[in-house]
Amino acid sequence: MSSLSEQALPLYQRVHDAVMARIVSGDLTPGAMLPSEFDLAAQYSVSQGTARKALNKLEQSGLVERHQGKGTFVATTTPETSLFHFFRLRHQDESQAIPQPFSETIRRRAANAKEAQVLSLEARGAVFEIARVRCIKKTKVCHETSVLNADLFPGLKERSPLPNALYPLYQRSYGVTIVRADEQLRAMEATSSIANMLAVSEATPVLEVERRAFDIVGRVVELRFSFYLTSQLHYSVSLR
Amino acid sequence: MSSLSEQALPLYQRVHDAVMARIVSGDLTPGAMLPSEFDLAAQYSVSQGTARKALNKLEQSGLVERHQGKGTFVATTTPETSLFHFFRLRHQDESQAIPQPFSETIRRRAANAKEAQVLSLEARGAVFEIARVRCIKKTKVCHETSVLNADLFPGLKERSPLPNALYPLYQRSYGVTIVRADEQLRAMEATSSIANMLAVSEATPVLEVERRAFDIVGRVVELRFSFYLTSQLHYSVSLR
DNA sequence: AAGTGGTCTAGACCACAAA
DNA sequence: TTGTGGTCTAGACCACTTT
Repeated sequence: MSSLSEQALPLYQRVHDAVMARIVSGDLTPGAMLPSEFDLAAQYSVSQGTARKALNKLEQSGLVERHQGKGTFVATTTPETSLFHFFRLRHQDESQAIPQPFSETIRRRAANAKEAQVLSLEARGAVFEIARVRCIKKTKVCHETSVLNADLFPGLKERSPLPNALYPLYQRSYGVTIVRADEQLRAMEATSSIANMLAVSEATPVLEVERRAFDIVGRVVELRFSFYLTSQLHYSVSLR
Repeated sequence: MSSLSEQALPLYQRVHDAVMARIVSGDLTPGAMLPSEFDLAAQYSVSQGTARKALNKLEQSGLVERHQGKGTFVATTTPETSLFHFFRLRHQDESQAIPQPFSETIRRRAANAKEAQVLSLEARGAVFEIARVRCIKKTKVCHETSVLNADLFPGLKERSPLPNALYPLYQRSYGVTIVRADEQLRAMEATSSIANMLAVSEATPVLEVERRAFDIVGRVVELRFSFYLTSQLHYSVSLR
């Protein structure tokens, strides 16, 4: 029996928030089964319909999955469904492009002013910088630099080489679930540094993507700059 | 009293589909008020809760808007909310960039093979091609070419000059509501033609956006190619 | 057979907006 | 004051999964 101290919020919202808090705190881990509608209703002294509405809201936001006859489970970022949800590069036939790791360097350093501001760190707080070049069919197609709050990812440097997809690593090993990514895209000429790493001539047009990745509670946990060669690939997005 | 012949579908789904059919057919036009939950329930012989679930689903898909104390209304693509929902260009501070019309040409011509396929036309069916250059603070920043099924937009050519935002025009004057846009983005060198129209040197990097715009029933009604200069602006998108 | 979520009902009361 | 949508309850029955 948990107490729901807040006033003025609808009951279903309080149940929703309480369950979400248990997920965020790690009390309920991805894959864990939640109490049934009936049990949840009893725990929070509401009707089954109200518990159902809270669970449905959690399902809509992607935090839990519901299956008739089986139960409600904390969502797992499964490889099939969303391993590459935030990776928007596609082949010309719109099939998912999956670049393979080519090189990787991880550094621990002090954040610059912009990074500290975006990641909500103290000035010059510690960050990890992951720089990777990836290729498709032996052709280098992207250079990505991810910057993370070092405190949230202890021992990250020792995990090198990192898996191809970083977000499942964040979730499984650090309990950080990425649910949203805001991206800014520009077309620019490759700098000499980028051109060198991607083995193209200087001033080749590249697609620059600046990403802020958010976790469940809305914190920016990753700032990433990517540079893509888009002669054979494109960035695909659906607006609705 | 409408009959809901289909079997095996949940009642709320049948009510949802029936109301959606009325909107798509033009029986209920944007801005029109829907029956209240109580009336709708009576019309389809279901409980108020079931009618409510159907209306909530319509609201989630953006087809209607609900306001406590006022009623439920067919969604209007209002200037404030979504006039520029599909226009993703932003200033550096993330404020909405609103380019002003600079030039416009509208042609009626036969569709090429790709256009016919994408727009589901017969080979060499009639299309309208709208080519526009737009600028911000007197600097040309984009060149856009939209291709439409001519049969869906009778007399479009005579409406020139078209308003800055095309989708409200599609909706108000032709009953075509755009609800989704799939976009493919690439960084490329400006062709001599594009460079000329945007008054930049050839081979300047430009952001190419290829868009397919879908209406309520899932038809592709517009194929658009845009070329943006992204030195002062960027394309902004939120993935979740 | 038991337990789960999915649908559906028929009411109740509340908050908000307009006449 | 009336009508609207928003919340909430307490039940019913169904479909699906597991034991």
